[in-house]
Amino acid sequence: MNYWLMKTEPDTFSIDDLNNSPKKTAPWEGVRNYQARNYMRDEMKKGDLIFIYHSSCKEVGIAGLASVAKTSYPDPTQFQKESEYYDPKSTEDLPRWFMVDVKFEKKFDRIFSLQEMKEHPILKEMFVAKRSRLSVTPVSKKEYEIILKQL
DNA sequence: GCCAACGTTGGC
DNA sequence: GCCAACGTTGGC
Repeated sequence: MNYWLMKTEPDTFSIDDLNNSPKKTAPWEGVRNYQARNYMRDEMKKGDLIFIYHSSCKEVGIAGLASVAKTSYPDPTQFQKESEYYDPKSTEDLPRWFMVDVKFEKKFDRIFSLQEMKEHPILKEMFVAKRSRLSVTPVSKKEYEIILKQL
């Protein structure tokens, strides 16, 4: 099993929104970055655990845990002209963007902040701390366990 | 709202 | 296929 971290802006879609979704599950639509897409399309397996990270907000950091409910399939919003995620260069025959379905697992009692990550000797090496612009990043088992222990 | 970092585009 | 210009992300 693999571990991941996915970013979301809580004003748009928060860990609470995921919890309140039908069957506590939601499609992770709108990722338009190739590296992030590749992780979702090629490497995410059903049951993989995902840290849900809140960005561009008051309390930046990891807010909860989710899991992969459904492995990758084409993101339908790329074909919808009215969607902000519409991509005119993508076709149904050759979809460019893929996504997974994500299921709520738990909300943490507190936010594990980006600052805490940066101050930790091991966690400061995490993708999210260093490569701040990638919205889907792999997390090692060790990193996962360190974070859980501190919550 | 600023601005650094960095991913993408497109001309050559 | 290089790289400058441009656009977006995201912490602060």
